[in-house]
Amino acid sequence: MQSDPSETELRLLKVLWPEGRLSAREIHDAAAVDTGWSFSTTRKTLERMEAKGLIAAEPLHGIKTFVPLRSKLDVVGGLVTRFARNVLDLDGPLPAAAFTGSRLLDEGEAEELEQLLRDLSEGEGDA
Amino acid sequence: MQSDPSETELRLLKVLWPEGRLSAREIHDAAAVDTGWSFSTTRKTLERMEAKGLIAAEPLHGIKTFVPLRSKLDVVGGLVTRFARNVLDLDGPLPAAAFTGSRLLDEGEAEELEQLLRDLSEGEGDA
DNA sequence: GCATCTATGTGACAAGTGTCGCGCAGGTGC
DNA sequence: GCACCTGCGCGACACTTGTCACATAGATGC
Repeated sequence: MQSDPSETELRLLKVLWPEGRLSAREIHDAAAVDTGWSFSTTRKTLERMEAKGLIAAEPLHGIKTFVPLRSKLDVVGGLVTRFARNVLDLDGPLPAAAFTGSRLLDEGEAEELEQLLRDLSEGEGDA
Repeated sequence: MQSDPSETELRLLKVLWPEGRLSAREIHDAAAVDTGWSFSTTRKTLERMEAKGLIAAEPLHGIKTFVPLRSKLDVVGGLVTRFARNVLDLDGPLPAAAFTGSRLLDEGEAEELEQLLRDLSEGEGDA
């Protein structure tokens, strides 16, 4: 049962994705400038993210490191789909135009995401 | 202090907006087919929405009626902006293309919303 | 006038979230 | 060997959210 991340959790994922693998301390140091959280908070959030299946904790050389279990495209795609459906009452996928300008996705990724969403919505399209 | 509606609250707003003014019972009857909630739940949700300043309760001929305090465009605009910023890391407004196909907004409204978002983001644009 | 139905007020409760702090255990420096 | 720092497990607490049920006060039918 992997649920979507909350906005808070997403902030940590955003620092983890580009790196691939980081320790709690590293994630915290990178995120804290924006979040302003205490280290405890970062660690607790990481703990809950692990419970949700968003990331995995892997001990490496003695210290605990975290790796993302779901890709950026997968997570963002889920979030976007949910938003489109629940807020906008939109069946089909959002067009790639919606993602242009995003600091989270470069052009290639935006296209990839659009393709992903299209595939998804075809798979579950209504009769 | 008017905060944004949760997805649950949004479902009730969506039945209220087109009508303008409805009693709790009417809102419930219209929403329950989708939500499956008990009447208690609908009423409690309405109560919290009132506390948030999303709607106002006005006694009319003895019974309590509810009217939206924030327009559809205002609310959806806020939600969209928040989503774009927090999830997509996007500064500017979402293009109207994102809204086409939405069952919530007709074409005119989609354009209006785009205009609104544009104005908003100009108003607070960074230096 | 009494039984009934409906509208409202209010309380309850479990999850989920945001945010920490405490305390122990294992290295490190001297 | 002792003092100290850091990583980590765990507990705590307040708030929001989703979901109801209970009980009381009018309004209605006859």
